Amino acid sequence: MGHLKTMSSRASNRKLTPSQRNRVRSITTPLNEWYAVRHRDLPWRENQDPYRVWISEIMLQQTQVKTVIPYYERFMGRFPTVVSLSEADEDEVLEYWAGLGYYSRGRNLRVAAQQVVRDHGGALPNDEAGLRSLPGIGEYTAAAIGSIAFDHAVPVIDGNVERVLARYLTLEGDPKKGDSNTLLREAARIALPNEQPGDHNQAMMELGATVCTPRAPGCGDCPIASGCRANKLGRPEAFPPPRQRRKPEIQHWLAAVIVTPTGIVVRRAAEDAPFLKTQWGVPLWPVDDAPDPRQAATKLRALVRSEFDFELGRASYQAEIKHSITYRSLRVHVVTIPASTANEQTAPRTVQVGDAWKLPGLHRKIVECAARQSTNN
DNA sequence: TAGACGTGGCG
DNA sequence: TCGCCAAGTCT
Repeated sequence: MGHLKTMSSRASNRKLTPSQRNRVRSITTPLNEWYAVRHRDLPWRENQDPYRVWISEIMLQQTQVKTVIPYYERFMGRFPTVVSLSEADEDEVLEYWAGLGYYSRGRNLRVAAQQVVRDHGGALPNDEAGLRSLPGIGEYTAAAIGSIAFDHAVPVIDGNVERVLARYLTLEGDPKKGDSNTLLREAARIALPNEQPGDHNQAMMELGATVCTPRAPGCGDCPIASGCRANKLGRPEAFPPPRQRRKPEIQHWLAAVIVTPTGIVVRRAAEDAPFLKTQWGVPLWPVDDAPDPRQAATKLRALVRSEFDFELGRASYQAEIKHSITYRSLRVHVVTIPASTANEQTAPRTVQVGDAWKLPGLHRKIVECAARQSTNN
């Protein structure tokens, strides 16, 4: 009956053992006492207003707290209510999102606000199905809003929670899949108290973000280190296992900073552009290899002439900028070129250097690079 | 469902 | 400098 034993021991990996369950239960009290004292004062923690919680959770997707804070303050200043966001132009919402990345988050936020006004009387739905029906809200964000804003006793599982529990239980597999995922979910549910579930969920994430970090975790400062198996093994960094990543591809691009009397020319990227689709920015063209400065200037001049109706001045090479977008390692060769519009009817949209913050990070870097160079000249 | 999506912090 | 990874969602 060897195969039966194998089957049963494999099946048992899908449930926490009684002793594991006890260890997980012992997380709750010390963790929440730690959080009460050590939590960071963050702008979205001033109150439980569902709109504020929602905006913060969307911004925090794949984005660190330190990065989010200034964007959050600026965004809330301009769009303080669901209605104000629902009435905004997409371009303006994206201006306030520019630099944060993952721009579908900003587009979805506006559409969702319109849905909330139209279908829910302007108040975020306070049930999971209602929240998940909104674009941009998936399993994690619905649970985060539900627990933090509405006191629903549902656990959240984000990258932090995955790491904390994978270490605590020394889960060997990918926490997003298979048995490790099943065990993780059971553990997260068991650790969750019925009182103040939002604080508990934030405590789990806060611990992951500030103590149980991916590299160099601070086990000496961890309130649950005594029950943590990875700490006992002395190699907490080994959990969870590293993820498989697509190999970076180096790509060379030419960027045109076309300087007209009214500002720098920007245009909308095509819907089928390889990245930053439909986003405003300076014209970009792919090139096969790294050009030398003279080639870059000459080629760029020809490209600008082929697509715009300008009187062009002398093209001058500025610098190479490095910028990564997902798996693409971009090498962007920045060329400036003075221009005057030959035909007022076709006057393009322009931006001032001071407004470069309204552009995606890549284009902001390009404009600021050109401005810096020309100041030096 | 695995891959795409932006950017910055940090060791 | 460079590579890993982040309070995920969508298709």
